[in-house]
Amino acid sequence: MRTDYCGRLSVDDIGRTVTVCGWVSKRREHGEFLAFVDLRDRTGIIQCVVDHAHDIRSEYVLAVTGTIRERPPETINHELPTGAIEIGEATVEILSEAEPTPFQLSGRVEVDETIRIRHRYLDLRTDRMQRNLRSRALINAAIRRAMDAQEFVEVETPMLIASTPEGARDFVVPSRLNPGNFYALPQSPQLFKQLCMVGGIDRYYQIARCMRDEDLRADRQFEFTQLDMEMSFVDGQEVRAVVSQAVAEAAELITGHKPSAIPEMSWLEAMNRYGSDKPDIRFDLELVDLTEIFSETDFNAFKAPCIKGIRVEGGGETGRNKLDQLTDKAKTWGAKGLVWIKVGESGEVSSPVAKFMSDAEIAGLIDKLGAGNGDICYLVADEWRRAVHVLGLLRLELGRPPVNEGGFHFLWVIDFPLFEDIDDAGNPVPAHHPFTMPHLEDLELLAASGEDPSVLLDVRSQAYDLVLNGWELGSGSVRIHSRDIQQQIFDLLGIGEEESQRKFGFLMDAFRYGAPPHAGFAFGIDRLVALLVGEENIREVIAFPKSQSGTDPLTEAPTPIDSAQLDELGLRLLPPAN
RNA sequence: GGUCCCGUGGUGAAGUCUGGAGUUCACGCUGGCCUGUCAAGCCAGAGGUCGCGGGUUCAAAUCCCGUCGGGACCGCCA
Repeated sequence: MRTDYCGRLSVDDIGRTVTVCGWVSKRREHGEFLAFVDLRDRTGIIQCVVDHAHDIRSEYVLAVTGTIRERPPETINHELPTGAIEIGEATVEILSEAEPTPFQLSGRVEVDETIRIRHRYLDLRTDRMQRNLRSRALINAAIRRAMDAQEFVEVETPMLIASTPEGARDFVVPSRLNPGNFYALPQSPQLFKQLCMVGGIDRYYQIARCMRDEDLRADRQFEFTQLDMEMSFVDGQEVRAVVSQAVAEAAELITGHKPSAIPEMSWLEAMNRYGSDKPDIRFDLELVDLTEIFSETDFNAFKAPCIKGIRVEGGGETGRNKLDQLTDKAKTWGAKGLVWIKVGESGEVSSPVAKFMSDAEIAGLIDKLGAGNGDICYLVADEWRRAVHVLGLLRLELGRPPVNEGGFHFLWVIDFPLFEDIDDAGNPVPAHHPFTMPHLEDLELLAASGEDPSVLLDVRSQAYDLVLNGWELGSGSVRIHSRDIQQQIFDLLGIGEEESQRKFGFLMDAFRYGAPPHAGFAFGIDRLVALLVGEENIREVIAFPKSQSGTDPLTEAPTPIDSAQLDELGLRLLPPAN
C-alpha cells in the first residue's frame, strides 16, 4: 500500500512515483481544479497537489499516489523539511473519513488537558505527543543498551505480591481462589531484586512499573516506571557509576552532547547550602549561615538555634506588597516570620526590624551575605531544619528558572541520615527503607543510642539520591546483608522479631544461606523523560495518564463492578460513608 | 484531610471586581468564490442550559451559599 513515509521524501526522490499514507493535516483549496493537501504521518508532512479536493476534510485518512517533483522556486516552503518538493498530479484514495475533531491538532493553541486526555488517540497525533513518546522510547532503548553493555540481566518480577503495611499505600487485588485474601501491586520490586542477589544474578535490572496509592501531583501518577537495578559485591560508588552512565546516555540522546560527570554532595551540605535534599543547582542564591553574628543579640526573634539568610542581587526594588506575600508564604511553610533588609543605592539600610539589631550585627550580616547597594536580604531564624527548609523554598520561589532553561544539572546527594526523626513513641523514623546499610563509622552510634536516642539522628546511611534540576529522579542504597545488623535496625525501629519474621521473613530466611553484599538504585523514567524534553508535568510523557483525582477521562476508570463479580471474589460493599 | 486557581458556542480567550438584552475577538465548522498556497485569501452562515443547584435582586455569566469537574501546592509518597 505504502512506498514511502511523508517526512522522508526529499529532492533525491524527484521523478519517482510514490504512494504515501496518512492523515490530512491541512487542505488549501484554490478553486475547483487546484488544491493543496498536507498529508501527515509519524515522520512529517508532505504537500500533495490535487484537483477536486472538496470532499477531503481534515484528519481524513488517505493513500496518495503521484510523482515527486520540484516546487517552483518561489513557492518553496523553508519552514518544512520537505518544503522543496511536492507530490504532483496526485490521485487520492480515501481510506477513512473523519468527523471534525473536538480540538485542533495544530498545537497552536493550548487545549484543556482533560479534553486532550479524553481524546488521547487524537492528542497522540500532535507533534508534541509524537515527539515526547518517541523521546521516551529512545531513552528506554538507551538505558537498556547501557545496562546490557554492562552485563546486567533483565529479570521480570511479579505484579501480584504480598501487601506490606510499610511505605506507600498499596493497591490491592482480591484473590478469587483464596477468598478474603489479597495481593498487592508492587510499589517497587525492592525485595525481589535483593532475592535476585541472593540468587546469584549478580547484576539485575528491570524497567519496572510501580504502583502507589497516594495523592497525585505534577510529578506523580499512581503508576510510574522505574529503571530498577541491583548489583552484588559493589559499594555505592560503583552503583552510582553505572546509573550515571545510563542517564548520561539518555541525556546525550536528547541534547546531542555528553553531559559532564555528575558531581556529588553530602545531604548535610545540600541542606545547608540549598535548604533541600534535592537542590536545583541551575542557579545560585545559596543559603548563608548567620547564626554566629547574632549569638549575643538582643533581638528576641533572633534568639534561635539557627539563623540563615539569602541575598537577592538587585532585589532592593521589591515592593511592600510582594514582601508581605513572601512573608505569608514563609509562614505557610512553617516559619515564624520572614525578615528582610534592603541596602539602598547609597548604602543605607532599611528594614522594619533594623532598630532591633546592633550596628555590628547589621554590618556583619551585610558583609557575610555580600550584600551590595540595591540588594535585598531575607533572613529566617528557627530550628536548623525549619530555617533551611523555609529558605530553601524561598530560594526556589525567587530564583527557579523555567523547566526548559538552564540546561541539565544532575547531582548525586549522598550520606543521607539513616533516620529522619524520632516519633512520639521514641522510635526513630527511617529516612529510606529499613534495609539501608548505615555508614560503618557510625555503627557505634547505633550501639550508643540506648542512653540517648537523639544521637541516632547523626547516623549516616549509605543511601544516595539522584537529582536533576531540583527533581528527585530516584534513590538507592547499599543494603544490609547481615542478619545481625538487620535485626539491630528492626529493634531500633520497634519492629520485633515476630513482626519482622511475618513481614520480611522470606528475605531474612534468604539471608541465612549466603547473602552477597549488594547495593542498588531505582530512578523514575517518567520524570527523567519529562525534564529532558522540557515538560513540567509527567502526564505529557505518558500515553494514557490519569487526572489528579485518579480517574481516567478516556476509559472512565475506576468503575463499579457488578454483584456477580463481587460474589465470586467474596466481597461485599459497605454503604457509602456519611 | 487542608490551601489556592480555573470552568463562557467545537477550541482558545475577553467580559465577572463595578449586576442591565448571550455581547466581543481568534481558530475551527458549513456553503459560495478563487489555478501556487503553506496559520492561504475573500464573502455569507450556523453554532450557547455562561459546569450544576439554590439564594439575593425589578434584573445574575457577573453578587452570596452549596455542589461537581479540572489544575497547582501542603499533608501523604518507607
